[in-house]
Amino acid sequence: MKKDFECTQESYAREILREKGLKSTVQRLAVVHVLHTSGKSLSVGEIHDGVKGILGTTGLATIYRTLEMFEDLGIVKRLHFPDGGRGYAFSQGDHVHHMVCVDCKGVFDFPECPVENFDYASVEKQGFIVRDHFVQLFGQCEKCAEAA
Amino acid sequence: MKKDFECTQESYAREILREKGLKSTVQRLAVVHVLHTSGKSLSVGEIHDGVKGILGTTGLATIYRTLEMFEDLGIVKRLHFPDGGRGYAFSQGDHVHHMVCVDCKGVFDFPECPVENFDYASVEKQGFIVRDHFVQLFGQCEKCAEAA
DNA sequence: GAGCTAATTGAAAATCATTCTCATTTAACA
DNA sequence: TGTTAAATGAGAATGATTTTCAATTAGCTC
Ligand SMILES: [Zn+2]
Ligand SMILES: [Zn+2]
Ligand SMILES: [Zn+2]
Ligand SMILES: [Zn+2]
Repeated sequence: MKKDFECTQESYAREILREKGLKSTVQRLAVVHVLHTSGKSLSVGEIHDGVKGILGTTGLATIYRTLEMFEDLGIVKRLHFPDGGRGYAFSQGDHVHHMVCVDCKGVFDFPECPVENFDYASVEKQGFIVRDHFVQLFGQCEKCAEAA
Repeated sequence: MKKDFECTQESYAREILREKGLKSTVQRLAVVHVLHTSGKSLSVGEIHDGVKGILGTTGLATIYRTLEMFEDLGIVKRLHFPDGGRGYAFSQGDHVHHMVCVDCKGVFDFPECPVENFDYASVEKQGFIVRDHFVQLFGQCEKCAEAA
């Protein structure tokens, strides 16, 4: 099936998939598209709905499989909401963090890394080796703050 | 039932519960005890097991209810593991963050806040109002780093 | 200490999210 | 166009979490 949309993210995903010997299926590309156009983080269900809107019937298991794979490939980032819900946001492999609006659940990127200049000395003194970090800000987006 | 243990965390929890007009049940105090003595974050199941070790049969639903309540009261902190698993660590209401060992899942506190000096200007420029933050470091604890 | 009452608990059922299985389909490549 | 391994869909299975409701209990009063 040929697709009638094409965005930077899509070519990027295609490329990575090819590199890894993985197939660029319509389902996978649709996930990229949905995520890219939404401008907010999406739950698995929302992504599923979005993909169904493009392709018609699509298995939920495929969505799960795709998102897990994309996360491994660095294409998407998995987010955790305070309520434990799972969210995914597109990430072009850059080091970005996210702020999450607790009202609308919208996700907004910010490219600076808040822990970049943090001195790990005290942490390392405990013998801990830091390999990764997870930073997420919570608050209200412009719209929701106005509405409140 | 009278309890034969008593720790700072327990009195602290009792106090908060009383303040809020909530009951200090043996189940709730046992959760505090288990969390406090473990020295690492625990999954709901582990907490359940720990409580059963103290009280004998205890309903899992009670554990869930207690942990949710404790989180609202600021007594415990909920953590998210990369695999989506839920963890809880005791938190004396202070502002602490956690580092999580990806091998043993142990959780270690560190009292400094890595985002404390972060300049939110760029974030605020987007109209976002920051209310809270979630920071968690991932890596290896001393023991696991040696074992590897 | 006994009695009262609302809060809490336990057990099981219900719900919800996620993963697995396997027969069928498809993308990639020759 | 044919071949083949990879991927999908549908539904079953699993697992985690929440709900329900009758029975129990903590905290208070006397
Ligand atoms: Zn919002
Ligand atoms: Zn960072
Ligand atoms: Zn460890
Ligand atoms: Zn902090």
